[in-house]
Amino acid sequence: MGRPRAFDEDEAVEAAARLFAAHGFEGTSVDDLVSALGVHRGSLYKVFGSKRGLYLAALRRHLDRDVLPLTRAVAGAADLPAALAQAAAAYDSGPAAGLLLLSAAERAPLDPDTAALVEEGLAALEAAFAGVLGDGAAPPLAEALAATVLGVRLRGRAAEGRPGAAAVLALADRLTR
Amino acid sequence: MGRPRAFDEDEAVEAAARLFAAHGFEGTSVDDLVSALGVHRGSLYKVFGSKRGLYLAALRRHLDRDVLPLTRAVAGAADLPAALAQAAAAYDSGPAAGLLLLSAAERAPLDPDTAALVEEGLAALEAAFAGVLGDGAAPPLAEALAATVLGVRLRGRAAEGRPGAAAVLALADRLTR
DNA sequence: CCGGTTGTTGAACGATCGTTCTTGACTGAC
DNA sequence: GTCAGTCAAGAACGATCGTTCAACAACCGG
Repeated sequence: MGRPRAFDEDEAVEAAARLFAAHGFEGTSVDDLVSALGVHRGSLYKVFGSKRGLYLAALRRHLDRDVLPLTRAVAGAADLPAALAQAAAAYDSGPAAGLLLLSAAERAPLDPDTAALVEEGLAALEAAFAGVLGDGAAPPLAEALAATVLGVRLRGRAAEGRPGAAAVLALADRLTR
Repeated sequence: MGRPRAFDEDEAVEAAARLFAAHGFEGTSVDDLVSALGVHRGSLYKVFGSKRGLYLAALRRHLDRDVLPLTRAVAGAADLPAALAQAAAAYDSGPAAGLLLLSAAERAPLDPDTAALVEEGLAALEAAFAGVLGDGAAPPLAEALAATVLGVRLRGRAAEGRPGAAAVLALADRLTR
């Protein structure tokens, strides 16, 4: 019963994720969200409760649609170079891990709920590398490889258009020797 | 001539850098800055022109006092493991590269002046690793190593208190084999 | 001691912030 | 056809945003 919803919730969250990834949590106003999403303010607050609630929903979606699939691709790789190549391939196409990066740097230190989601994404990426490395490798090495993938992506964010795949592949090449 | 300044400009910039590193550019208000710096609004605008001007001064100082010394320590290392150990040592003490990280993620994509400063810091770190690697190594490898250092630091920001040195040292160990 | 210059002070500006409220439109069940 | 329940729409809230201005205070060379 009741009046049916006039907007697609998933589309709205996706658009919100794009805005948050581009301008950060503090840098994105509710007015910006209302304009870009085409959803009325009242409806946003009805569904998500607050700007922060929408942000957490956007980050959740980013993890499910962008980050976790990447970790599955890494985990499914035959060996370490292939795993790094998988991570590199996700770079120069798509949102990669933009919102995850910005969330880790901007919001995670201040918001426990954001920190938990960020932790989930980062832990999944590290676990994927740990699986590829095998049981014999030290866990911190998987940590370092995940950090490399994120760091290269961060570099690409700062210097627009910079390709990051080459760096990751160079490390892969070096590790095979 | 004229009335002498009642505050230490360098101290003020340092305090501003701490605030910006903790809450980001958008997350730090001018009121926050006025309270923490103990400098009146009018004086801030007289000296720095705008909130953005103060932010750029803070980032400039962060590069000179925190980031570039780190790159010199890396560049002065005898071999690659020693260089990574130098970078790791800078982690669990001091501001490391907190403001640089947040600037790269939050402001650099939107502000060319910020992007130039971030680029300077990242390029210096990469150059330091390239120097340690020697002329024979591929430049992208130095890029990957710098990215690892930054990525580990980002991880430590998201999960408070997480030690990052172990991961970097594990990579150093792996690269020597 | 007196202009000229620079820094400090407190108040105030219009704009925008996140959030809430009221009124009306649309639905399925009775 | 009516009623309870959900959503849309627009206006408006107090608070805070970054920025500016006019008046006062402290220093300099003459």
